[in-house]
Amino acid sequence: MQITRQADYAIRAMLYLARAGKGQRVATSDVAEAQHIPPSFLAKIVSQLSIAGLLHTSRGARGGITLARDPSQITLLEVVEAIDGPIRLNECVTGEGICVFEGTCPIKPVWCDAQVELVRRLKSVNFAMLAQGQQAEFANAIG
Amino acid sequence: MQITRQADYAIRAMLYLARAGKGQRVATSDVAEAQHIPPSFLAKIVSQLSIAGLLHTSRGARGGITLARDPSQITLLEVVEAIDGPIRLNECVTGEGICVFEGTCPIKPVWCDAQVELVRRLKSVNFAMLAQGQQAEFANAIG
DNA sequence: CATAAACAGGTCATCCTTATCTGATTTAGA
DNA sequence: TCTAAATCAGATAAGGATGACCTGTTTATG
Repeated sequence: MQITRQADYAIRAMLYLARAGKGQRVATSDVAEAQHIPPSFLAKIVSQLSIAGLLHTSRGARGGITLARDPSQITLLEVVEAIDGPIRLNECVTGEGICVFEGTCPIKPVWCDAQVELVRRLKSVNFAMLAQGQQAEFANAIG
Repeated sequence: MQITRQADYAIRAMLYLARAGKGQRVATSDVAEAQHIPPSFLAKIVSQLSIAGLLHTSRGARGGITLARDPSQITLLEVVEAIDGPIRLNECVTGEGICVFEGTCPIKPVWCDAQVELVRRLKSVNFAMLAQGQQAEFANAIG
């Protein structure tokens, strides 16, 4: 019930790029240093984010990585799912035919509902908001 | 980002007990068969639930397991956390001093808020509701 | 006493996560 | 053209989590 370290790294890397500005090339090693991410580990994460179409890479001298879209067009959900795969709170939520008790199970709706809400929240946050620190709508308290 | 199979099994076992009625002794093997849970695996889960104080066990012939409390007094959250441990969407949500960027990180509040909401939902569902199928308040749709 | 059942624990295979390393490939600039 | 910088791709490995099984041990009932 937790996102992976990789996904966390990916988010922080994307945030760093968003702050650098769209179209601004940044070396992966710079991102790694600034965000305290193991450099060789970040390389793999960058590769995945590139395949997912979330950032562009430029090889060669003075190369680097940059956001593929405007930060406001990239949501937290996209980054998380690009690394960890689709969010699902329980196996049965994936679709039909997974659980034997499909249809009569009173628990599945609870998971489905909670998942929809979670996804909705992550989708509502984009990297322009994060880069500017405009997440004031979210409370900071943990009960 | 998913509860473990163990937690899912635990929930289904508790649901079965809730349906049987409080104080009604049920053999673990019966639960396993009815809920399609590997018997020897369920034994371990039952042990954890017992330690957590969620159910009582009786050894010997005609022994079995039964809910420790009234189903209405046992929440979905309790069962999940008894097996999987406390819910936390990201490592940093646990407390202070985990993340280097504590305080300036714009992402942490998002996780905290989403987690509070998730916990609140799981806490709002008890096993009396589940046993009677009274989860109509929850939508069944997945977006 | 014999039986049924929970209990404790150890073992095992498999996968996931995290992380590192290496070599190949590409490209900008001197 | 040559070199340095940087990504790309794949192999590797440690460690832990997960799911599952199996074997005794204890205990209450008949």
